[in-house]
Amino acid sequence: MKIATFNINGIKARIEALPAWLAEAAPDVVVLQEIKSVDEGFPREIFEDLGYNVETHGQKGFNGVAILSKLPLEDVTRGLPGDDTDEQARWIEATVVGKRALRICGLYLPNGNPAPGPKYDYKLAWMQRMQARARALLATEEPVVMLGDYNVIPQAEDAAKPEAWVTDALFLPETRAAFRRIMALGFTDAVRVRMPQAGVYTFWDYQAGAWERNNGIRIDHVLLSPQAADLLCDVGIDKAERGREKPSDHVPVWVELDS
DNA sequence: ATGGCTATATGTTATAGA
Repeated sequence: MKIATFNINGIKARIEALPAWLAEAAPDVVVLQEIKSVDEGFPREIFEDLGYNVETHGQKGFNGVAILSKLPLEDVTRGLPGDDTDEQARWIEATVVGKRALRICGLYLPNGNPAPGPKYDYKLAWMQRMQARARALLATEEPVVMLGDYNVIPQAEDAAKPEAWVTDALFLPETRAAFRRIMALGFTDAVRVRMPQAGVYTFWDYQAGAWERNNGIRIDHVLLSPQAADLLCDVGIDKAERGREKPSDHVPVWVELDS
């Protein structure tokens, strides 16, 4: 089963590029971030016509996540537990049953800039809630895949110019420590284990010729629970998408699981 | 690069992203 994550930076803006990538890459499941749309505004028919079941968790203007799946999506839940006052649409879960039942978590972790400040406080609090949710999911001992835009540069080799990020919410020591705490629960960073070399990126800014200069960062991650890591066959980053017509600033990242 | 671009809605300007 091929499972992908793609921060599309606006469904309206990616109405041509996303179906084109789906037809070519043919993921069985894809989690989307930054759909920037309310549920009623999401063009679900386009994806249903391509053979996908569609579940969205949107909001007006920004954020918003979704899951598309060729297999039925079961037990869908929306929102990250732990704060009933949180109105930002950044988390969606569903179970997909192939050879095995997989719990899929699609996430859009807060950016957190500027740091310090209330947005950074929100990011760290969100990561703490995510850690609690991750721990609960691990306790099920079922295969769990948590994938999406983490807005975390885990290590210096995950940035072309790490020195440019030292005061940024994506790379601050406190951010990376919070990410390590989640990893330390027992997750595997699928891209890290299969593509351990430096210079593997998933995002290139629209500004300052970042793509042309390969000034990228790796912030879109696929974390696997131990039971999911045992199923890992392959990983990939569809880097060519960044060079196409009207691209997102992120590219798709995928794993192939024997599931 | 102290924000150089892109996207959306709040819409000829502001907010957010990373």
